[in-house]
Amino acid sequence: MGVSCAKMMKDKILQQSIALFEKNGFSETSIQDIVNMLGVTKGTFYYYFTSKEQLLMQIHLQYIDNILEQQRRIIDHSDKSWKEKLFDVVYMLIHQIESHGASARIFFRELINVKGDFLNEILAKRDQFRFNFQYLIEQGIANGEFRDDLPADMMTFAVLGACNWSYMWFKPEGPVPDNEVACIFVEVFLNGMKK
Amino acid sequence: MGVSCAKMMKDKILQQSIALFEKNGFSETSIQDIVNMLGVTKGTFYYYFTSKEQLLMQIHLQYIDNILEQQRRIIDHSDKSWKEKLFDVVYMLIHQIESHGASARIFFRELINVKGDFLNEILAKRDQFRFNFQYLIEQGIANGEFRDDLPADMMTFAVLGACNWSYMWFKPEGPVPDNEVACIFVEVFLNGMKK
Amino acid sequence: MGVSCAKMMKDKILQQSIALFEKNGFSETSIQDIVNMLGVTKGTFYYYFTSKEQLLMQIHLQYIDNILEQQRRIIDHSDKSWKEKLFDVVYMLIHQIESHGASARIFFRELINVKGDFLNEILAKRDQFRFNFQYLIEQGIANGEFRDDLPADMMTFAVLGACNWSYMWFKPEGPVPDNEVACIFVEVFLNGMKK
Amino acid sequence: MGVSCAKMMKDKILQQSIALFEKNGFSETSIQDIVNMLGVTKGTFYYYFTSKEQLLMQIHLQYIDNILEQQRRIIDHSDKSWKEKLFDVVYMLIHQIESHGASARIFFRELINVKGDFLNEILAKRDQFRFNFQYLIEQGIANGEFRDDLPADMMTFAVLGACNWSYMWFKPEGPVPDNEVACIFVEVFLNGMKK
DNA sequence: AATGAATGAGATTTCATTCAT
DNA sequence: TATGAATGAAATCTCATTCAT
Repeated sequence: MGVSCAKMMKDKILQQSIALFEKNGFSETSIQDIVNMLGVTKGTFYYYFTSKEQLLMQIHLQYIDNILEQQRRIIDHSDKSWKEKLFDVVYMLIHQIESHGASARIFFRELINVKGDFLNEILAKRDQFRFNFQYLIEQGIANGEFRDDLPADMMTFAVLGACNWSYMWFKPEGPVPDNEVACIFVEVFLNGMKK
Repeated sequence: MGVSCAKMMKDKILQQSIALFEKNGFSETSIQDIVNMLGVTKGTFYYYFTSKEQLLMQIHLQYIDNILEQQRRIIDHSDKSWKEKLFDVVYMLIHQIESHGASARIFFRELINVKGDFLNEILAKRDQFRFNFQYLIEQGIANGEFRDDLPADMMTFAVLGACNWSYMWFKPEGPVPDNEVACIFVEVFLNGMKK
Repeated sequence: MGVSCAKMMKDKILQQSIALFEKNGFSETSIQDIVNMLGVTKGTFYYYFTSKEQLLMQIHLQYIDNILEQQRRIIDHSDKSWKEKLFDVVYMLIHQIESHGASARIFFRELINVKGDFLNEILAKRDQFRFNFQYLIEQGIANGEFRDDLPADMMTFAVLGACNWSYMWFKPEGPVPDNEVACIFVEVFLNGMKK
Repeated sequence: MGVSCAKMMKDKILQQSIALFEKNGFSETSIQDIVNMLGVTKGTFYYYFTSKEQLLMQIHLQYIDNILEQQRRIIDHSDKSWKEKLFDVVYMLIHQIESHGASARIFFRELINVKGDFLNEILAKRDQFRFNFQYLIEQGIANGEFRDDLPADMMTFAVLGACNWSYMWFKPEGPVPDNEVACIFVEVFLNGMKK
């Protein structure tokens, strides 16, 4: 068995937890539910995780760290315009929901169940993501690509809100693929819906 | 005592529940927590509500029925343009979050805890709200007020997402009041952020 | 059923717990064990007590408060000599073991399971009991009834140790009754075993 | 590695267990706690000990066998008076608490956690120790060194109780060293506290 | 209209122990 | 000689709910 086996079980628990948390909610999912699905015992769960909360924390961290890193790479890209970077971030967010929908829905829904220091860490990173987004828009304004008569923080809330909310309705098997959604959204954000 | 007293107690329970559900989450709030705050006993709770779920359902229903009704009135208004109606709905949504923030946050966060037939009823009404919104946009397109080169459902998701998401950040005591947020949002959605 | 019934159940739980804690030890006794004996459910236990620890605490407090109070009365008695008071306290301690043996054995054995603030409160009272005892001996010394060439604290430890230790062997159904034990002990401690 | 290393590990486990059992109590100490402190795994524990109970048993046995052996040597000493032997046993008991305090406190506190045949073996030896002590006193009585108007068993309980109880308060770093405590105790036991 | 007592099912977590390697 | 993975039983505690009064 060895190392790969250890990683395998821990990972299986993580995946199963994500699936169940998404389907039934964090609070409604018991450790028993999780281990039953895997045919192991509760002891096994606690061999790999110190608590149910820590597991949730890990899911949150994985998600936010991932999109933060991608966002950083996009913003730091030297050859692109700020409009192009806006598109890249929007697409990245929606693509994340298409490729990691279950984690996404946990990330957007189950924040309330993260407590204490864990919560502060997550909140700080979520804020960081928003600040980076706002920085992108501010740069576009300074650059003359975006309008300068609207507050950057409100524009940020509008765009981010539209993207994040898609965790509620976007389905990979739906009629419109992620990149098309991103195109339409960015078209609306940049040029508006008015004829 | 009589009828008015009964209504008062039922209402006090409802208000207290909303406050606690918002603060700690539905699953994390026990009936004991609620009645403790009011200085009554659990029996009293069950005299007025048949279950914890039914109470949550009531909160959801109250919220969705309210905004559905307001939406209907706005759309049915004969003298306004579709752009004006768009603004009115956006403003109504954000104003609802400013005036009923706790209920709003429960409405947007705790859908997962609504089960069975209750869930279907709520989902149907949420869909109805979205369809009405999409109808508004489709009318604006037909009317020539909105672009006809983008799918109405996607535009709906974008605008609704931005509005709904504000439950996550909008604070009545914040620097930007609800009507101003609505103005900025509508400006972005109608005319875009591009210079 | 009313008030008397409430008191009855709480008291039944307390008595049953004392019996089981004595027999099997605090840590080895589960809430399940306790309620099984009474034919009720765990919920009932937690209706009356907030935790297993709090219950243990209550047993400790009851014991120490009781003997502290009796000690106070004996020491404050105006018409008796310090030698007589010494006897009275010794007898009181042994009599307590004879009449409340189970509580006594929990009190002397299970201190390790009292934690946090509870522990500090209990320790303070146990110290108080010892200090009062030492005061009694110091008064007897000052008064010329006891020797002044031995430290009062060590004499206190000796007498108290002999008394307390009897929780290990004294049995009400044994051959020597509590008052006789007290007489012999005091005779040894006052006049010694030397011929 | 080899044999000496094995002995070392077994001994390290024993010492660490004694330290933790004393500090937190037997039931409150887990095997995990013990092996964590040593940086090894639970398997290692079970290589050297068959169960947690057996380990406790070993601690008890070691203690009682040790004092039984010393007691035997003292009593069998031909050139000393019974009064001197009384002192030697008292001193030995208190010295044991000063030099092996942790084991002593486990020995006096955790008897309840010894079960079955183990318990019978320990109880038999504890009784043996008391009988030997009583024999010492009876010899002193027969010899005319001790009073013959008090029952030997009760005198035994008094003296042993005072000595054993010192596990509760004696500290090696305290103001009175073990031999001085023994002197004072024996002085009280022999000549009494009366002026 | 409201209470207080009780239930029963289930939640999280702990832990001594086993065993293949 | 020691490890790492896993078990399974049990422990403490929670909580929505019921019901006689």
